[in-house]
Amino acid sequence: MKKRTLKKNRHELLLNLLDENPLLTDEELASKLQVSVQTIRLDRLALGLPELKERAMRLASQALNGLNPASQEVVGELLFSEPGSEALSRLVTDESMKLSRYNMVRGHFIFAQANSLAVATAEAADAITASAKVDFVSPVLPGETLIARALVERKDGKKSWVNVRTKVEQREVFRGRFLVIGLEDPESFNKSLHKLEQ
Amino acid sequence: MKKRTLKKNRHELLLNLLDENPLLTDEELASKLQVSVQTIRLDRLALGLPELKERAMRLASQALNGLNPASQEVVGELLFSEPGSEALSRLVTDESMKLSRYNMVRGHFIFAQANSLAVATAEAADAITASAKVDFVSPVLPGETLIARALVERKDGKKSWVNVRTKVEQREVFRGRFLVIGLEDPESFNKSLHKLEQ
DNA sequence: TTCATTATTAATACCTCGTTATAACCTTAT
DNA sequence: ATAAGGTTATAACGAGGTATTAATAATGAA
Repeated sequence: MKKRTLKKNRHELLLNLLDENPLLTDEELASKLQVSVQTIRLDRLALGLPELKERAMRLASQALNGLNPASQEVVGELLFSEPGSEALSRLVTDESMKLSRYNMVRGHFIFAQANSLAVATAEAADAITASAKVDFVSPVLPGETLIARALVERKDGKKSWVNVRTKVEQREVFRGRFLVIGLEDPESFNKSLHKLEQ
Repeated sequence: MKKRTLKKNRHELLLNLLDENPLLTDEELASKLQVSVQTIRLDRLALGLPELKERAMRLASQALNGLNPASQEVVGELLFSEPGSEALSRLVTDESMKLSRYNMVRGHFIFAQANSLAVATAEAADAITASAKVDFVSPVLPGETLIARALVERKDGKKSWVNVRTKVEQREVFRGRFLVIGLEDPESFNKSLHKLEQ
């Protein structure tokens, strides 16, 4: 009775550890779980978990294929855009975006989509968010497709107030109001930023 | 004369190839450039290009430290945490988090750190953000280290209001107020969510 | 209690994609 | 012809595995 449950527990712990950090070696896992490296290998075999190289390669190619929000200018896919007034984007969520213990998409992905869309809508491309008020209205399941619609509500010089509403089918899941500031050209802007350094 | 230019050309080609696809093995590179594997190694050495494993690991951990595969429960590193009252986290920013044309970190990384910290602070672990009001006070340069401090301001049943302030050194860069809702246990929660499907 | 099963650990050979070091070739410019 | 630069071959090694077989310990059922 004991060993069996220990094993099951360890399997869960293993999954959690790799969920948190997929770049751990078997050796590191073994020491964290206080078992031999061989046991970890058997566990990975039982759970169908690939080796470190595989995991690193998968993460890497995911990152390359733009699955990584960090690599995209607009998080999601821009469906329609009329800079200065309105834009639409689609984001297909997946398992990689979910909380570890709950079957729902993490809020910051939804925020990232809305935020980047707001920024893209306000100005041609060169703008940043100064502030935002957001509501996560309803949970989103991995696999659902988010459609975000941004509308520029008001504009005053470099400032734009943009409303974003995100839906899954008919269901509203997110509402946000962003204050977006247009930027000068990149060169002079980057120069002025360097004052912050040192 | 010839060999020199051939070499230079090959170096350029090599850089281009790896730029397009950093996950090519030396063998693949050798066959693409019609030279021996050893030559590729010498070229990588000359150009300071790391080996495949290294390249994969870098891409992978970039992806992780970004907000990609939702891997981390808290975006950044949890420095201190007293669930229910206060927590501190550190996020070292890097080039992968910046806007393409401006030398500054994208807002949603700052948001993600603050949001996940707010969630982690409100309850032991199981909570989500319902709404937030955020201000991006000052731009952040890639490479700067963000220290976010979350304070639970008020609590009423499952609801917690959490204030987060993020600084780089002494400079305040972000302020946010999050309404966080505690969740029931994962199983029953996930079950109730399934109603949303179909 | 005894025997069979399951879980864990160990030992061994082999693999991939590298590494370093050394030696052997080619061209080609002088 | 010969030195120099560029390329290739060969061998020994390392990290982090796979795959297999065997030994040992703990548990469950007869």
